[in-house]
Amino acid sequence: MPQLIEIRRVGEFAGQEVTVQGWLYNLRESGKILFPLIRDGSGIIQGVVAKGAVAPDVFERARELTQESSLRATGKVRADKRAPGGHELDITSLEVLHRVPSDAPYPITPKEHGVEFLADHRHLWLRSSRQRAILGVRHEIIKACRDFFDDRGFTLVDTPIFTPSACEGTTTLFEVNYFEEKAYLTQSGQLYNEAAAAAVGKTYCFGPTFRAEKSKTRRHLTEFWMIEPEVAFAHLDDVMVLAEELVSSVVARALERRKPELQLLERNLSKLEQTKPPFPRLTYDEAVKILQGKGSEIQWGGDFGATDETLLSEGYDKPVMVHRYPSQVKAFYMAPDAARPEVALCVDVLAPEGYGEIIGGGERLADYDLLVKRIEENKLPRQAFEWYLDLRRYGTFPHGGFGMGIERVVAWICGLEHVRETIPFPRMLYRLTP
RNA sequence: UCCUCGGUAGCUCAAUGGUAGAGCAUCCGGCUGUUAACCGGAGGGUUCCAGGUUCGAGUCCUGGCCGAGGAGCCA
Repeated sequence: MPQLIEIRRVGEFAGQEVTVQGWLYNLRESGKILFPLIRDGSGIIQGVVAKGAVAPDVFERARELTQESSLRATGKVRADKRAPGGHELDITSLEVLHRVPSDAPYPITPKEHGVEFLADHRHLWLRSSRQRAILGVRHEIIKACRDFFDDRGFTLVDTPIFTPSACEGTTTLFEVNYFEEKAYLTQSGQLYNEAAAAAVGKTYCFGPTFRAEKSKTRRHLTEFWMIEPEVAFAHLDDVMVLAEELVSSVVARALERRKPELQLLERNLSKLEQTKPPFPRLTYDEAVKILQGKGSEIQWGGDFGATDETLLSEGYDKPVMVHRYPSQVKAFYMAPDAARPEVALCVDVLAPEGYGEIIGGGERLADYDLLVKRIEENKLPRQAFEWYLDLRRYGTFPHGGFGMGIERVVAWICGLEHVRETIPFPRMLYRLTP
């Protein structure tokens, strides 16, 4: 058998005989010449099977190919500008590994489909070129995040998925039966990150997080992935610089290495190219004034709604950072601003083009007495937080960090309408399958 | 949970209260350079479910189920 190659590398084998294996993407037929499009996950190539040029059985097998049948094809690679991809394969032999029966054909055709149908067939939908492109960008974004922190001396410290109590108390959690004891699926690695920061200085965790909110919007999943850095001795300004550098670095990497995928997704690249530090910084107070000037109902003390976030970000061509929200709308562990105790040293990063909040974080409350007070004010079970209070009993230290939601970042960078396409198997309100 | 919209062939959709339709997919035929190929033909229906109004309901009414978009909340 000639050399088995990945389709993405066919350009290196022009003039040579090679074997590829994959699935039939589509078959175009014109009389006695067939054009099977073969994909193998790495790329796609148009095959050519001409009657008279191949053995009759090869032609017949090719003619009977059905969409997504698995196959192995051998032939000579030839550069041809008529072919999608620039090269095509003059097939000389063809082995059908599994022919999809024509009375039960592949359900996803090259035509349009509705979102429910596609979601029900997510396991097959992933094979489409668009979904493959998104998977590629997602992979690159995750790799870029890891590289960013690894290159800066951060240590990855994994935080648990099962947790004994709420990290933030307010949000709804998924409850699980943990050997007759109540446990919850984590909604953030944040508190454990703080423990890890005291051990390794700079840490991050990256894993799935769970929110049992009955949110039904294009920005919400019940299971999503979050990357959360935490830095010992960092203050709010350090956190903001880290956030804008991370976001810029990730966007630059996607543009550098995944341009073909972004072009396939018809992403407007010029908008992404603006994403470079420094990002505009607005205090919450300034943001409220801007919003009121644009007709929002927002009052000082309230949190922003989705339309508020869009209104705010539309004034900029790069992400905008809003800092110092009122403490009352933020989590109990946020440090207050010493100059204005009613606001928290926190920051949200809002992506452009209406993609909303992609990062939330800030400086943590390092003072033992105040933290105890906050836990009581929020009616959190004190006992569950004793270990967390230990971090303030034994060498408390200023520190801060943030969480970045991977799916929202992927949606923004890919220019997608909905986060459901950013994760291989989305978990949403009313969708648990496949 | 609330608001709005939707559910008709495998898929995407059309059908003034009066015979259930098209494109794609599948099958058959034609075409040696197709690009979501094209051309001709065939098969394919519990109109989401249960009631109701009517001579007659895919269409109108009531209830339910399922889905989508948004709100609140959040990354």
